[in-house]
Formats: sequence, C-alpha cells, structure tokens
Amino acid sequence: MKNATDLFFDAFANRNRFNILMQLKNKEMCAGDLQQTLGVEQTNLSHDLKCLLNCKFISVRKEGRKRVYRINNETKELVDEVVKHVKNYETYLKKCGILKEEKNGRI
Amino acid sequence: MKNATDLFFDAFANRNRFNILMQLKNKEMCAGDLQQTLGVEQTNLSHDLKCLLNCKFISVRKEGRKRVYRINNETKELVDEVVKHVKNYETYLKKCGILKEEKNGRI
DNA sequence: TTTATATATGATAAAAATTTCATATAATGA
DNA sequence: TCATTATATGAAATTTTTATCATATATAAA
Repeated sequence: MKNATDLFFDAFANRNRFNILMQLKNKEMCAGDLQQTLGVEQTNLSHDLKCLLNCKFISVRKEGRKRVYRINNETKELVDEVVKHVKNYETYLKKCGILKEEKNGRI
Repeated sequence: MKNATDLFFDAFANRNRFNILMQLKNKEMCAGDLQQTLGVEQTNLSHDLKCLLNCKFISVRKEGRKRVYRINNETKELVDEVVKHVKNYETYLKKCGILKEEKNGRI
C-alpha cells in the first residue's frame, strides 16, 4: 500500500513532470508553450499537467481557449532545493552503477 | 539519455531507499539493524545501501564484521524538506487519480 | 452551425524499476 | 582451518511506470 511519501515521489520525481515545474519556475505558461519548449507529446503533457494539478503543485486559469499554468510557491522552493542538491552531487550520481546509466553499452 | 536530475531521483525518490535515509536521520545503524527495523529483504537492502553509498548520500565504516552506515548532513536536510512538503500536500496527493492508488480495486 | 484550435481522456503497448533467487565474499571465533 | 555470521553481487522474474494511440471535449472564429 502506498503512503503519502510514495505518492509524493510518484508525482514529483518524474523527468517530464519535473521539467514542467522547472519551466513554470520562471513564468506562467499555457500547454502549447510547454509543449513547444519541452518538445513533448501533447497527450503526454496533458496527463502530466493533470497529475501536477491534482497534487496542487500547480494551478491553472482559463484565458480564451488556452489554459495558463502556474507553479505554487512552496513547490517552487522545493524545486530549487533539489536543483541545488543535484548540482552538489552530480559527480557521484553519474558514477552510481546501480542506476540505469550503467546498463547502457552492455547490450 | 539520463541527466543528473534523473539520476538523482532514481537514487533518492525510492520507497526503500528513502526509508533507509529516514532511519539514518536519527542514528547510525548497521545493515542488520536496518533490516530488522524496516523489515526488508537482506539482498534488497544491500543493493539499496550500495546505491546510496555510490551517490554519497550516506557513508560507511567497518566495526568488527558489521558495517555501520551514516547519512550525510546535506542529504539529511533535504530529507527534512521533503517530509515537510509531504505533510503539507498529503491530502491532495492521496486524491491524485493519475498515481497508482486509483488502480487498486479496479481489477 | 460548421470548422479549426487547444487540450483532455482512457486503454494498451513499451520501457524501466524493483524484487527475488542463487551464490559469493569477508571477518571473526572455535 | 572450518564453521558461522554479516553483508554483497549479478542475473532473471515480476511489477510498475511511462509513452503511444485513438478519440473526446471545449472554446472561439468563420
């Protein structure tokens, strides 16, 4: 059974969703803008936005036929913390053989 | 291709590995203690400890035939941040239908 | 009121992560 | 040295996550 922490990581610790949060750190954006900037599939993005919305990591408002997304403040801070940590540990992370990187070149 | 952030989440955002970090926040522990406290498989734990070590989220020293693990300070702080965030968003996380919780009871 | 644009939904396919299993190594004490 | 305890390793099986596909809805403009 999943606990709140598991659910948190499921939502937050995902490449595509985290990239969305990184973009929204700088400015509000509609789905179309995000799609272009991140170069992701439309349906994929839509699924991810819904997840982030459900978890209240972001909010949305309508503007014409577009939907404009915005990151919430607490989430923005946490994103910054993670970015900082990644920078500090980058060297070691890239060497950690347990993670998938290692498997490349072994096929 | 994976970047440093992906690798970070692979290592950090995992139920078992995060539980290990949570335990080590309070005190140093050897593998056997962790196994008992967390109720996990021995080999599984060993894999996870190696991952955390490689990433330098924890360190280890020998003591007789045991190995005593310790969390590093920066990682401890990040764990605290996450715990705080989870507490704040718990309600929404549990309602997010995208995450697996929803699938239970559907089979 | 038909068409085009912007975005959402649900089911399945594909890829990746986690667990399990069989076995290895390392240190200590008898 | 041999047995025992503590922990580690690598590969295969299982489970979960992510991507894709086919299609739906909602808004606005023609």
